[in-house]
Amino acid sequence: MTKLPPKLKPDPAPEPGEGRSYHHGDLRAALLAAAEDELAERGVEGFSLRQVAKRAGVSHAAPAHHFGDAAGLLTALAAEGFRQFLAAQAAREARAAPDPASQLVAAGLGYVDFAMARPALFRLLWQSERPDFGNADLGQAARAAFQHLVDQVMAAGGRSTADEAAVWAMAHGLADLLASGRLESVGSMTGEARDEMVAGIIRRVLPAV
Amino acid sequence: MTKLPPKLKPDPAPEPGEGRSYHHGDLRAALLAAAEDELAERGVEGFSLRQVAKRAGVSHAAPAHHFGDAAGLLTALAAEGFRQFLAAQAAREARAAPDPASQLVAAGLGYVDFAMARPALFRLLWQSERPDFGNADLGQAARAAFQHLVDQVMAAGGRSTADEAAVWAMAHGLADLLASGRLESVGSMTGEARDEMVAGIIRRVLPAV
DNA sequence: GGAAAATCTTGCCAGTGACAAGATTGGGTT
DNA sequence: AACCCAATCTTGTCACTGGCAAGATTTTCC
Repeated sequence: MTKLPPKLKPDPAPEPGEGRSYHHGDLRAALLAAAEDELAERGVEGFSLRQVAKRAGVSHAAPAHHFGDAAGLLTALAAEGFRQFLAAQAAREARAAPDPASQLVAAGLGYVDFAMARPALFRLLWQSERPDFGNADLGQAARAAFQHLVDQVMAAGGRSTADEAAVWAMAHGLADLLASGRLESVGSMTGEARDEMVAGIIRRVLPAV
Repeated sequence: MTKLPPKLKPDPAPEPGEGRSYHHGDLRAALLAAAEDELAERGVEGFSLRQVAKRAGVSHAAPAHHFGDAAGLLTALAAEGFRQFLAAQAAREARAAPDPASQLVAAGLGYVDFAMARPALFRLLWQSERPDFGNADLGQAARAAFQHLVDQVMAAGGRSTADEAAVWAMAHGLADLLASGRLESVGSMTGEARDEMVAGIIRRVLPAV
């Protein structure tokens, strides 16, 4: 399993009433990090803007200046998340054989990697309606992220809409079931074994070249 | 596309302060129906218990007696939803050829049918953490629903965990991407064309017998 | 007919998101 | 160096939400 960037920021140590001055310095990044932690602990549906502010050690209204409202924060977090989602695919590809089929399987493995390593963020990206997907930055990051997999299908000899849909749906279905912990027969595997299982399943739907 | 049971109840006409007496008569069912409507209009994340009560024409505390709390209502709704989800698969199977492969494809089509016909409910079943999946009734209904597809895989000649996972992930991935409106190339198709596309994709991962 | 249980309402409290107004700070201008 | 202004953050408030408690109304059961 590829090592993924663990956090947006390496925990700036909140320390409630500590030596921090009136101005935070980098509150925007601190809030994004706190938001992801909150997401991991309470889930998307238990997400609370005030709780994020408390975790970052600022007042409940502080986030508004940087993100407008809760949707704004989640939109920014989701955009960053999609970029890291894409990076997870790229990380797998870098370590895979250069032929198109191997690259496609690697992208799929990265897709699943991300879902299992950061399930809360994955759920924000794919299962939430709170981020504003009409936002330009988020929309671009999202399209780039899943378009990449589709592009790989064509590079690997795909010719039809069905080829694209099959590979994407397979990777996404595996990732989604694994992130939500329902596909126990695969989710309980570790390391190489799981990689082989996932790769083998993805290879089933590779376009015949 | 198979016709699905449209509602839990055929809209009992809320009528706020109407001729209804102190006791409602069948408030439990009315609340479940109102909850699904709310879900469809506001999404799982915008779901409000008080809004459901208002829609059903009762006070904000009335649901508590029947469902305990919001999670209780969503748990009951999800259990009912899984049963109808299973029914959607059965409906497709009833109209398909009797050979195991055709039955398996039909189950997958039913899986997708449900996701597209009632996306809000589908999201409650698969993308929400608010229902109590530890609840006995819900757990049983959920297991029965997706175990059915897995059973079909074995009946169609599947032999391994990989066979099961592949078919389930494919059906689920298609359903999830279609329910959330991201797989536009397939989602924009109608009737027969979409059925053929979905069936063709599912057939790709059928276990080789 | 009367007590007990079930059903529904009103009232309340803590937590939440959004907004407004004020306090504090840093940067830029002269 | 003095000053102003914009950015940043805080406090206070309002409407809404979920959950609990207490009371009102109706049905059921003996």
